[in-house]
This record gives sequence, C-alpha cells and structure tokens, in this order.
Amino acid sequence: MGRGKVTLERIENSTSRQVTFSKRKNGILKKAYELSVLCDADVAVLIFSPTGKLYQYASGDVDRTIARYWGEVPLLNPNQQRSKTAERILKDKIEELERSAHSMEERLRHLAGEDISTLGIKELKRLERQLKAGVERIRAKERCITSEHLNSLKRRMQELRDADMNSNILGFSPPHAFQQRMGDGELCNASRSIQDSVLR
Amino acid sequence: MGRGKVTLERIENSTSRQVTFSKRKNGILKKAYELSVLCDADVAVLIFSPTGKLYQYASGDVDRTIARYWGEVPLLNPNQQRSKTAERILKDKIEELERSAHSMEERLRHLAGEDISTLGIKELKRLERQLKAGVERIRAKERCITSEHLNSLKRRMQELRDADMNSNILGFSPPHAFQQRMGDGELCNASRSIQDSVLR
DNA sequence: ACCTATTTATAATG
DNA sequence: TCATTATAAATAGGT
Repeated sequence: MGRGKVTLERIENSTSRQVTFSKRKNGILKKAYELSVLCDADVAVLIFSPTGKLYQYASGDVDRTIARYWGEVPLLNPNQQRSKTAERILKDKIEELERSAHSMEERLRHLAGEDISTLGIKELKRLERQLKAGVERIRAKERCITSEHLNSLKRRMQELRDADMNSNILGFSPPHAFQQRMGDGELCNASRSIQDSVLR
Repeated sequence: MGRGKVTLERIENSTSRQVTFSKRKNGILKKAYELSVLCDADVAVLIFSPTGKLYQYASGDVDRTIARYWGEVPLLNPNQQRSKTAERILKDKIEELERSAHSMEERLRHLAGEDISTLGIKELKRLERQLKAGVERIRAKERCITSEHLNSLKRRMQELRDADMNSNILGFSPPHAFQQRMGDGELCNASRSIQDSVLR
C-alpha cells in the first residue's frame, strides 16, 4: 500500500517506525469506526505506542465493551487469573503513588519546620539552606513585581503631567487641575495599592 | 476500496452487512497484527458482531493490555458513573492520589521558589512568611541541638576533670594526664563536630 | 506536513 | 462461503 512492499518485521529505523506507527494507528482507528457504523458492531481498540502513550477507540463505552469481553471469555480462560492481573497492576500503582505521597508530605512538613526532631544537624542545615534559597527567589520576584508597578505608576504620572501641561498651554484648565487629579483619581488608588504591596 | 464508493452509514441489507463485517473484521485484525509487529506496539482489538459473536486480537495478552488500560485511563477519563466494581474503586483512588500528588508537587515547587511567575504579590508574601517561619523553627532546633552538645561536652569534661583529680589524689597518674586526654581522645572529636555544626 | 506511485483492501459479482 | 477483479483506500518513501 505504498511505494515499496513492506516486510512484516519490526522497523529498525526509529524515525520511520514512529511515522509508520502514527499513520497505521490512524488507519486502524478509522477502520474500527467504519466497521462499527457500517455493520453495527461493538468495537474497542486499545493501542499503546512503544513510548507508552495510549490511543483508543470504542464504538460505545470502552468499559462496557471490556465488561462484555470479561463476560464472554471465562469459557476459554480461567477468569480469576485475569482479574487478578488487572487488580494487581492497579494496586501496585496505588502503592507507588502512596509512597511518593508520603515522601512529599514529609518534605512539606520538614520545610514547614515541623516534625524535625528526628533530623540530624546536617539535614537541618541542608533544609535551612533550601528554605533560604526559596525566600531569596521569592523576594527577587517580589522586587521585580514591585518595580514594575512603580514604573507603570511613573509612566502614568508622566502622562498626566503632560496632559496637564497641554491643558495649561491651551488655557483650558485652571492651574490646580493636576492637584485635583492626584487627589481623587485612579492614580491615587494605584499608589495605595503599591504601598499595600510594599508594606507587607 | 472496491468497485463502489462506500457511504458511512449502517448497511441496511442484512446479507451484505454480514459479508462486509466479515471482510472488514479480518482487515482490522490483520492491520492490528501488522502494527504490533512493525512498530513494536501493544495492541488489543475487541469486536462483537451484530449477532454477538466475539472476535479479538492482542499483540500480547489481552488481559495484560486491558489491565494496562485500566491503569492508564483514570488520567484521561473524568469520573463518569459506571459499575462500582473493585476496579472502579481502585481507579477512583488512583485519581484522588494523583490529584493530591499534583497539588503537593506544586506546593513544593513554590516553596523552593520555582514556578512562581503566575503568583500574585499576596501569595508571594504568604509563601515568604511560611518559609521564614520554617527557617525559624529549624534554627531553634539547631540551637537546641548545639546547646545539648555543649552541655554533654561540659559534663564530659567535668567527669574527666574529676577522674583526673582522683587519680592525682591516689597518686596513680603523672601531672599531665588530663592534658594528654584532651589532646587525642573522643572529647576532642566531639568538640570538633560541634564546631563544624556551629560554623555552617 | 504534503505528495503520489504503488500496494493493499474490499465491493460487486458470479 | 470462496474466487475473481475492478476500483477505492491506505500508505511507503521522498520532499
């Protein structure tokens, strides 16, 4: 179905294997869909790429089709074997997740300075260093944000001052117009919000 | 792919529907096999004919592939309500664990000062406070440990001094015995380790 | 990602 | 169901 005949063995070139996988995967999924529509069949396709990514198609509900399969096969195969396999894999995954959750919880507690009675002086020093590094990065970010605020405020003030000058030149505003604007406008709000930011 | 173009809808003529089913089913199974061989993929296909007969292909073990699917899907499929089987319960648990893992990972990253570009000044301040609190508790612990070390050191020295005195009184040791003990014994090691602790 | 020569699948038919 | 065959569809290799 292409410019060359294909030999039925693993494609060694990694790139073309991936390309072929992508094309043929789409082909199968499409055909599965067509079969289900044309012939009113219940179809489920599960494909794991060599890298572990899952692609699937099911005419209806995958789980229902699988359930139907589970229900059919016990005649051929001892059913218990099967469900144990599935269950074992899920349980392994849960154990794995719980292990990593515990270690993360512990790290979080340690970083909060809790539950550190068991730690030695060396670990404590390491923790302290980590925390200080974190504080430093956060302060840097804060400084960055604050200075941005200040810059935009300065720009805003300059704009207002320019506008005020123009008004004065054109004689359209009384001399105290700028002061009024400072007193009750958005500029003042902006200024207050920056103060809030800076003063804790 | 034949003498006439096919329209994508259920074939009404029962006979030709059956024929088409048979042909296309074989086609898909063949293609599934080819995909698994050519691309080293894990493939499972389940097909129920309109009359209820099951046809299947799996590159390896159908059950293992389905188990793999059960293990993967919780990530893709938000919880729809299905049969509350044991698998379903395990899958829910996995979803839950993965959610909490993600949020913990994020908190850890934030505490390390990573990935904070999306945070506002308020959250940053909160983080900073948390980190400083952690640092404080850890320093307190360090002080505590250090002072314990010092106390035990003092006790040890006193003991040695007492022992030395007794020896002198009983006339069993030369006058410089205590100095020697200070020079090369465990006491000196303890002292050094405390220095290491205190001087970062 | 697109192109297209070629292979492959299959619809129609017997 | 099986074989044949004209034709639609999929895709290998190249850009």
